[in-house]
Amino acid sequence: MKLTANRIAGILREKGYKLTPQRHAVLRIIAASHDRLTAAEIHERVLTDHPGIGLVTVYRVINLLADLNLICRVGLEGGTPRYLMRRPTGHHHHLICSRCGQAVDFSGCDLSTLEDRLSKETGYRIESHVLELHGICPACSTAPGNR
Amino acid sequence: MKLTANRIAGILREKGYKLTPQRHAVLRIIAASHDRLTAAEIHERVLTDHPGIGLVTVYRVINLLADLNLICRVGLEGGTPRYLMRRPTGHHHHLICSRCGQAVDFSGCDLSTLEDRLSKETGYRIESHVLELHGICPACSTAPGNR
DNA sequence: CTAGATGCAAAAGATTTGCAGTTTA
DNA sequence: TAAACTGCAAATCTTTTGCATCTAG
Repeated sequence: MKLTANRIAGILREKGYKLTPQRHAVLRIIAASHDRLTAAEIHERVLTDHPGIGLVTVYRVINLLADLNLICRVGLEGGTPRYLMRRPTGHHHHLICSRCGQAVDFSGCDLSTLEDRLSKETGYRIESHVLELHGICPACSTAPGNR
Repeated sequence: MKLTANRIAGILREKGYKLTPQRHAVLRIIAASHDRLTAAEIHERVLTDHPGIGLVTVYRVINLLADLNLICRVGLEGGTPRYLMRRPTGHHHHLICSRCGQAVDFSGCDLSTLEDRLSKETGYRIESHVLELHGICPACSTAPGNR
């Protein structure tokens, strides 16, 4: 099941959050991009069709959506976090193009063998993992030299 | 091959960097901890046996060491980065205790099956991955309720 | 009508930079 | 001695908070 801006709007309403034009605008921007955006980038884009919105509001919307697990925080390599619409509802990870930033979701990361082995070796009770793959997407592969 | 504070000191010297008492002090702190430390924590600890060292210097030493790949930046979950002595020299990842922060290094993350599958499915040329496991270490498992 | 949202300004952190003085090799 | 390093203060950047005002339900 895919999450769209409209579906998320419904979820917000259900949970008792107000559906303000600002929230809608931020949602639309995040939903429209398959690229990972920083808070500042989201703000910049939202400004074009919703002039006057404050960066503070963008932060508040992002935090709300992330808390509700409706968007994903990616870009683990460091620096400022980037956000992406959560498309599959369950456990998944991202495969990110190092050139253009496009992200693809995938599930079925089979780490159980690794986790079992490490559990035995170290005695740790493994509870979760952080995984992100990086590479070059087909488009960037065939069009060298861009970006 | 394990990296120790002294061995790193040698590497620095070889590369033409000066071995100042401040750098040595920072190295010793990072080497002594199996826990991941933030820049501020490193500074705090260094202060006890090297009063007067500036936080700025700690940042500069950390950045130098990270650039030379002698320490690892971990703690991908967000917030401020944390640092850890790089112990194995090759490709490896960390298994981190969510309670006490102790980290264990491991290598032999076999993601090639997953990477092959995704390569075929998406057309991406996969070049690298970010992986971190989280769980509870044996000590914290047997002593519940701490921290 | 009212709880919850927004926007502004200001605060709070974390990290970097400019510069003068100090130190290692 | 010279190049590199340190320490301070100040600058930057990102993110959060306080507060008065506004608005969706």
